Amino acid sequence: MVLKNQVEWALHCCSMLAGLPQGKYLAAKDLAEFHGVPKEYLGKALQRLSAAGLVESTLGPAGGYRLAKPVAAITFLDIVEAVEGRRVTFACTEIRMNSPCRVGKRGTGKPCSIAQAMYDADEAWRSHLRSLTVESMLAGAQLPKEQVDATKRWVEQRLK
Amino acid sequence: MVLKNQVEWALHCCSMLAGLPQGKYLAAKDLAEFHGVPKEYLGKALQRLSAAGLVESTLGPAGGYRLAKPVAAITFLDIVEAVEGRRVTFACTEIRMNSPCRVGKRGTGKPCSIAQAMYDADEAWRSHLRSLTVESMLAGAQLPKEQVDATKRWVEQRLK
DNA sequence: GAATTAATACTCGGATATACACTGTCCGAGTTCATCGGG
DNA sequence: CCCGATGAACTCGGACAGTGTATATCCGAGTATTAATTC
Repeated sequence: MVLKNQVEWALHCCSMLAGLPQGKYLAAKDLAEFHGVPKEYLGKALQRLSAAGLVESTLGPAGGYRLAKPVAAITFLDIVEAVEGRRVTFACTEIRMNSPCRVGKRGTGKPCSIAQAMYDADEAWRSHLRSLTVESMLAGAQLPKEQVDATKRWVEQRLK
Repeated sequence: MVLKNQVEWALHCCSMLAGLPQGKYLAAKDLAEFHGVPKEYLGKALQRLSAAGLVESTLGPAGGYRLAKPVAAITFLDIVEAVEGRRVTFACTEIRMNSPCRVGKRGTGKPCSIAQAMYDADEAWRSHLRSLTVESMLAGAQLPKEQVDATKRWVEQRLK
């Protein structure tokens, strides 16, 4: 039960896109190079972000990605769900129904207390992720000024 | 990012073992039959519960499993971690270190703000699971009396 | 009838097989921009 | 100098391979109970 690597990549990419000058795009190739991850596989994650409406892309030589919403409007949960999917972390297979002692043939429609507990825990996890945004992500990052400036220069060379 | 089926099985099995008369054992074979799951694979889950000290077993013809602690002392988290493992749901691969703009060659030792956020969310999930016990599981189960009695009879026939 | 031995039933652990998801790569189609050539 | 044609760079989507995990099964070793045997 571990999230895919793409989730980590997507979060870091959103952090990077948040630092772009207004309206500019950064290519997937550059995002991949900067983070040292395979370009084409990172592309899959970016495509999912795009499908979820968190990021927008442009084709062509000056193409690339940029955030589609203000940084305060994109939550961690948005990004995680876009990449990882929306399936609940607990899959109830209703083994109650296999019991030789069950009374009816059909379920009650309500989840059993075990499934409900797991769903609640899942919701606690999602709720925490929902409370964090890309904005808070930037606020929490405490990098040395030297590195921030170097990154800014690196990005500016590749902006389209 | 979905928990294994064994987690669901293990939770239901603990619920069942909690209803046993004091000191009695119920065989894995019976637990598997009752829940309609493969006996040998369920055995793996029970072995993990046993290794975690949540359940104890006896060999031989009268062998089987029973809870090793009072129902109030076994949490959902205990069971989930016993079966699923203790790995955190977010695996940080430190892609910060791949950046061409990083200042030092070695990490700071502290997780970045993104990893920290994911760890906090993971802890929120675990914290919720930690607050629930087998005792609360039984209290929350609202089965028809008819089924409870039928199950009790079914179990008594197989007790050793 | 009591003690010892053999048989049985069960747990436990290891080895193995299969299905599926994750990871990663490759290629073609379509789109946009830059460049080049003709008027 | 302007306009259209050509080429280049990029995104997007699908197809495919390798790896690891989840799922499931099988078998042998060890142990406790039960049955059988012996005295």
